[in-house]
Amino acid sequence: MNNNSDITNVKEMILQAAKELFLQQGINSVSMRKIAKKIGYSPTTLYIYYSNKQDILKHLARDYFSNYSKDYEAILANTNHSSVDNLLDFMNLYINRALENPGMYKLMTTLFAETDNEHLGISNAGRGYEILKTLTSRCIEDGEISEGNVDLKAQILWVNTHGLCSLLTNRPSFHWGEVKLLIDSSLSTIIKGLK
Amino acid sequence: MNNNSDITNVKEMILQAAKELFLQQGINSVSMRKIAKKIGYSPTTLYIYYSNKQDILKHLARDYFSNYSKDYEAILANTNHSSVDNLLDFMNLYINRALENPGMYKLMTTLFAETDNEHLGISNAGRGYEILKTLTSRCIEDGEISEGNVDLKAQILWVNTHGLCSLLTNRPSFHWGEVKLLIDSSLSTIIKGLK
DNA sequence: TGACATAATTTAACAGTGTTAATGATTTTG
DNA sequence: CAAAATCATTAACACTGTTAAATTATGTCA
Repeated sequence: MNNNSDITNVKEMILQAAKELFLQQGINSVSMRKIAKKIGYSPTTLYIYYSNKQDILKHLARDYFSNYSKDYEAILANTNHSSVDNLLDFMNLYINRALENPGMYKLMTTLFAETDNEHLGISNAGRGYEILKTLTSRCIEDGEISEGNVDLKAQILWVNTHGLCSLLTNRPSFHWGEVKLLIDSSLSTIIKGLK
Repeated sequence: MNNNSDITNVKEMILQAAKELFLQQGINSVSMRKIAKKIGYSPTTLYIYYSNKQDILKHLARDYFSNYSKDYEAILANTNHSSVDNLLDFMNLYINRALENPGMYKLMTTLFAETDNEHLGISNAGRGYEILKTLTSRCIEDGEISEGNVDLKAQILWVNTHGLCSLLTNRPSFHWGEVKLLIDSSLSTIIKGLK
């Protein structure tokens, strides 16, 4: 049973219960029956509010994104830093969020492989790419990154950033040296290469 | 029923059946019962030859690796190319293998997250890192990559290479421009940054 | 050959999964 | 009050991984 009495509607209760199960016991412990039990409802009730389990997980990932969207927008609006620093801030935020929450990061980057990512709220991911692209073009304007195909350069940055998140979360027991050093070196190497 | 009559022992029959199910219908269609049916055995028989389903998938991934290990070793032994070209060959091979077989790549990079990767044959992955590191140090000797922490530089290259594989396979419907251009640009950018 | 031991395989079952159709209860509306 | 719409449940289907116990087949030794 859930003791968060500030949750009013069932739809959010389901999401909240799913989130707790996910964060505390991993994705394999998230089942329709366990969610239902947690909120004191019958398993079939979940199908009134969500079309299926995938749908619930999709909303979970959406909320994860929108939680941090303010921070990303703040970086985009920041005028106190240089263009490169803003870009680095963005990528560092992205990476830190992933490392803080490996399971959720894995969920959103793998589960929605063939799914309609544009649909639903996962388009927040698209917003993330837009911001990255804008920050990249500002670096180009400042001469910190060479001119050329902006999408291509943004994608190269994305590849590097995601690669760090994916490897560090999927292979935590690998003998990485100092993780922070790897992240910093990787980001500065890619920016140097783009110059 | 399996018509590959050149398979003699049950242990390999199981692996072969699992592989076919995996490649033809995806990982969600690989079940103990389906494998058993495919080879004409009872489901419980599989537990005589493998401790569980995870174990079967592990062997599947091991075979996937060892299939290509010869190609990787050949690049390491190649003396006709420059050190940078060898490094690029290695990364391009890695990427092309992943893009040819997205499901298998996803399997080995995600399923064995918390598992003992050193154990079993997954240490082939460790061998892959060794080769990458050797190729990197040769580039350093030739002055194509700056001196410093070799592990760090190899890991930066790995991050980039894996990032390409992971993003391109997990998000095939994203509006990447020309995939080949992205790969080439990404690799040359990182090498330029490491110089 | 017959008796025994060992290996190989199966049957039956447990506990769980996502999901659906049909049914009941409850509240809102006319 | 009665009809309609909403909310929730029960029962069931077709699966899943896995285990213990029973059965069948194979080989060894006297």
